[in-house]
Amino acid sequence: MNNSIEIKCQKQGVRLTDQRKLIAKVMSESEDHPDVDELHKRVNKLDSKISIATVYRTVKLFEEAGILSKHDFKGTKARYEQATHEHHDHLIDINTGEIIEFVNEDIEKLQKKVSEKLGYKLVDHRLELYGSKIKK
Amino acid sequence: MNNSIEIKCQKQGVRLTDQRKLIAKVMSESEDHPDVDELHKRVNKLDSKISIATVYRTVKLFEEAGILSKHDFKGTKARYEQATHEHHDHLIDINTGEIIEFVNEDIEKLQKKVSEKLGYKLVDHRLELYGSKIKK
DNA sequence: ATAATTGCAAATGCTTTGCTTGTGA
DNA sequence: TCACAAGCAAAGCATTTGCAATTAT
Repeated sequence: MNNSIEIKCQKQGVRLTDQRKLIAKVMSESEDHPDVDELHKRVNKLDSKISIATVYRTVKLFEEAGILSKHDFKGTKARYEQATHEHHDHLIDINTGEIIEFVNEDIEKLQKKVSEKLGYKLVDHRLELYGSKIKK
Repeated sequence: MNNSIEIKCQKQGVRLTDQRKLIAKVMSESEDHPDVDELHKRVNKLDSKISIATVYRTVKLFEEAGILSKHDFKGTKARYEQATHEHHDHLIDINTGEIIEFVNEDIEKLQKKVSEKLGYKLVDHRLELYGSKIKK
């Protein structure tokens, strides 16, 4: 769990620079889904010279290497999370912006079924629920 | 079906300018999901003086009035469609970009169920399937 | 050694906006 | 009439890129 990102980089022949190591570290330790700006801020606390351009480049590189996942939720900037966990979808709290991950096998199966019925092989999907907390 | 957009505008007190009428007309007659640039091109064939700024403003206005729906599919610009039909989701052909609409009540129900289980009232959702055509 | 990576600033692509002129109800 | 809308060009925002300097292997 800890800094598996560095290990993945080595496996994929991704050159490990100081900047990439820091970005990997910060993302490994992040429990949330930071956007590039936020990630840049966190990384800057460890090394104030890292440029936002490098963060953009690295995040893209990591995404292409299957190390990070990018999400474009409605009305927000692109957010990133570690791609280690098993597949899941997201519920976004429309009031706080909080993001909750969930898995639902029934929905997954139905998506596949719908695709096939339409004559398609399901390659990817995006499912986002937007909701507001029910007060008790 | 024909130009219901104009009627909706009147009902909502949206002032009907020539430009808006044309944009309404073009969207009414569109079977696909054009982006702003494409819409601007189509509208320009009818009136070459309409600016892209007006198209952007109108499309936003219509969206807020519930007349058009905006979609930000992965890797593309924002696309619009008439919001008249009943709710539906989309399957995007990853090879051709073609967009197929579908409805699946079971998935809808499960989404609601998932939200509630997490303590949320489902307000909105986004479901997109990305697939490639199965050749026979 | 040397091909890849960084930082910077400039460029990009889509979208919005300020301002002046034009116009629908 | 007159508040609202259009056209234009400039600004905004997130992201990408060219280039010279730096660095990992």
